[in-house]
Amino acid sequence: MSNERYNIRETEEKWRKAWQDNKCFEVTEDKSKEKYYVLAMLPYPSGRIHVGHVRNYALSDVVARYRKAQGYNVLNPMGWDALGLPAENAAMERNIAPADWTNQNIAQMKEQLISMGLAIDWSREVSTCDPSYYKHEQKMFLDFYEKGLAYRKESVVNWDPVENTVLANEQVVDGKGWRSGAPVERRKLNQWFLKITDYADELLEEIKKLERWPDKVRTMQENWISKSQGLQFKWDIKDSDEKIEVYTTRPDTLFGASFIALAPDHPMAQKLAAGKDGFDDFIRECQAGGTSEEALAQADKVGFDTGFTATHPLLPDQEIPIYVANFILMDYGTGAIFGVPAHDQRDYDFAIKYDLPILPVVIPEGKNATDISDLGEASTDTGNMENSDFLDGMDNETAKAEVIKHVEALGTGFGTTNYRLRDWGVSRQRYWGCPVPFIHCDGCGIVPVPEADLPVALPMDINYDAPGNPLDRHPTWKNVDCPKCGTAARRETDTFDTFFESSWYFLRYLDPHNDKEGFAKDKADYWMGVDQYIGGVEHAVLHLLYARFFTKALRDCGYLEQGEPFTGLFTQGMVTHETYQDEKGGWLYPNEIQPADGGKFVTIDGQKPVKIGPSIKMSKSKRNTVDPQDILDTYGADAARLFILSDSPPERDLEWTEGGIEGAWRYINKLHRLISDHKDTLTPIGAATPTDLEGAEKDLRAQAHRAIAQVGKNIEDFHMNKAVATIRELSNAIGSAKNVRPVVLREALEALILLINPMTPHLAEELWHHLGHTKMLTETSWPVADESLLVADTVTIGVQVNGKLRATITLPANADQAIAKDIALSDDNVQKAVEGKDIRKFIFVPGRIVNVVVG
RNA sequence: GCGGAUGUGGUGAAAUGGUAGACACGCUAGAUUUAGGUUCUAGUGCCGAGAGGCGUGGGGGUUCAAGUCCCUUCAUCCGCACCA
Repeated sequence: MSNERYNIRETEEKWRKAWQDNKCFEVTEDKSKEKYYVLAMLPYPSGRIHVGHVRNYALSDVVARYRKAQGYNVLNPMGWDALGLPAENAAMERNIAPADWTNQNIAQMKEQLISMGLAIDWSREVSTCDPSYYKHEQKMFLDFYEKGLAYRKESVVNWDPVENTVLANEQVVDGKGWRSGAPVERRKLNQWFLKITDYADELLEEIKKLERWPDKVRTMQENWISKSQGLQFKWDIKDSDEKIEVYTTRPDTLFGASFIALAPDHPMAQKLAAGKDGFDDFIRECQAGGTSEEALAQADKVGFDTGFTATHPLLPDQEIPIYVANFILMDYGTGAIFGVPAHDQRDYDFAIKYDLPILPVVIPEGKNATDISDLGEASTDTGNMENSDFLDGMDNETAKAEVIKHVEALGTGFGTTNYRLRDWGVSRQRYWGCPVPFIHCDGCGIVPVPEADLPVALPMDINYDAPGNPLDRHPTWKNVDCPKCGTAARRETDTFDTFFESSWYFLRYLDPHNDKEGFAKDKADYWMGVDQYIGGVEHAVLHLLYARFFTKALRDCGYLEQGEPFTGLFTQGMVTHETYQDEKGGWLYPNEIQPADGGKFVTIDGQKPVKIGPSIKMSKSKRNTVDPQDILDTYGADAARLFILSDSPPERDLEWTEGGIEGAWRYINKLHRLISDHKDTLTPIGAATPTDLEGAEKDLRAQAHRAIAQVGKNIEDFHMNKAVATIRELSNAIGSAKNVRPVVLREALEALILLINPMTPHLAEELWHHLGHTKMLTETSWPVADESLLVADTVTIGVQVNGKLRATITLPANADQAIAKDIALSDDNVQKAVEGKDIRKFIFVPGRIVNVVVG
């Protein structure tokens, strides 16, 4: 047994240097090779990497190294999502400039990422806070403006009172700011918008074709866009010249309408009800109450009767009352509906409360109108029309089309499509963001900054003495002459939502040093789309939807051909850890506790009892975090990577345990010993393995080739935990192999090293070197399994009697049913089970099972 | 409420309808070395002395055969949520 120790730190350092010195991962466009673009979601430079980063980048690195070994031209870049609010908070708390804070963090985190040994082309590093980066997105925004995809309008916005800025709809969660958690207020402001709704249909259609995306994410985006088809039309108000426009997806139920309802903030509500008794109180009531979506959904349906009535468009004699109702949303459809109590639960509740008629018009097969009336709730089933004039007898789908046809003929409405998706509001009243490249001139209005004047760079001399946007109160930055008329004008002081930067960074990686344009078209056409994108599922609708839209918008502005940025997407699970609390319920860090007698834990400081809680997502507030740097320093990058890849399937949550990382560390050392034990006795490189192997030699060689076939498949399926298990099986087999000649051992050991290389690249390079190779693994091809070795000549299968396992037998691989029957029935245990009974059926599935059915 | 996912040993997990628990963590016993960690060997789903029986959240079904397919039910997690 060798005593040679594996010096992890030195060895890992050595190989990282070798990769860097040889520029192993720097790539250029090479049309002779098939390209493969691996992309990990770029980190926000918060200060230090966390375990989630390690998981993300370990996964992308396995893919990158595997694809490179397979001969692809692999691009695996990295950058920094460097603009955003935390830098400003740090500036306020610690009196440090946002730029300085950010750049320090980047330097530190880059060092940490490098220490993970990632196969990254660092020459393409991008930082989004660099004016040389955001210069190009200012140009893109001007192009969008030119094309009508960017516009400015006054609108009611979601205002986060803590962050003092506007939030997009996607950034409001349960009525609260997604970061601050503060209840969102409604304010009217002039805002910049991007016309993502122009792409609603394409975004919806094309997500269906993204087969290498998780279904979950596709469903979430579909629901977010949420397309519906219906009829938009006007109702006349009796004794008034005004009309009310409504939207419905159920035009078939028009003859069942028994009221009209307006959203409380509908302009017509004011017109019809202003000054009426109790109206102001009613509106106030609507605005009060819970703000969360759930609270709203469960709130009672209440309404205010305006006293006006509307004339049924298809029944001139019929009039129905007009209410203002709390459950109508102003920002969906037209902010007004006609209520059909028999076929909509909300309308039903409302009708019960205000004693309005409930008239069934759609009668499901096998039922009659009375059944529906007696239901006690709304019926949403399909069926045939009744009580509906000329529609009677039609099925309700046909009736939908008929009603639309009729209304269109009357000229009071039209069939239309509606989306839940709203335009993307991109204005933020913050300093540390990309300035919106526009100028406000009293004479000329909104004027784009001329391209030659880009970038509009952020001023560095700012202060945080007062609340609000430092750009707004900067003494000079704002003041600029109008590019059109030359008179004094003011810069736009809003900056972009930081999702703007992350919507195109994957394109900047393709041409990061291009000063003239964001990226050259031919480079984008070569590399796009991203073959494998990897990141957290929390971006399912925000970033991933914006980036898809942005790419399409750029395509339509002529920037590139590709309209979908990410061909393949993998979303990883979270990293969790146990939680620890002291006697008083205070949270403790994992490194503040130690084991004590009886399997209990106590605090290191004071030996007080510790309560162990469930493993939940790592968070600073619960203190259940581990610093990956400690892990990297103690166990090395390979052990950290190996553990994180081997423990759980990557899409599932990963429970971080001390024991787990130690196990990985021991395995690294074990592999090193395994090679050390053999390296001096092996045959030279390249010696051909004899083909007439028998027994243990044959078995070992077969296992190595099965592992080759298996691991590649596992990696492609993102089953990294299974890939590691297969590798460990192979190393166990090599470790316990007896009577195997060096030439056979070498082949197995080399396979082992090649297979584990994507997971533990430092160790693999070292071991490869130990075996005498001088060419690095970064330049070595992925092994190819010999198909002829994958088939064994004997198989061991189970023998069941009436479905219960009674024995296992070994058969020649090509055994037929007769032979199998012979061998199976001669087994003692099988005989015992079969004895004295008739064999009714004998089932033999070659290579799988024997089942003897007796009775 | 709607949509989706998950449920298997003490733990993380494997299993094209065909020997359930691969590979690990942990644990038990022994050996070696050591101050200890380490390393090696054997064992380890549950019940049972054993033969054997029982086992994939619960209940039902299809099948020669079900963790896997179908129906039903429960639990947990995630997303969306008065979208007309």
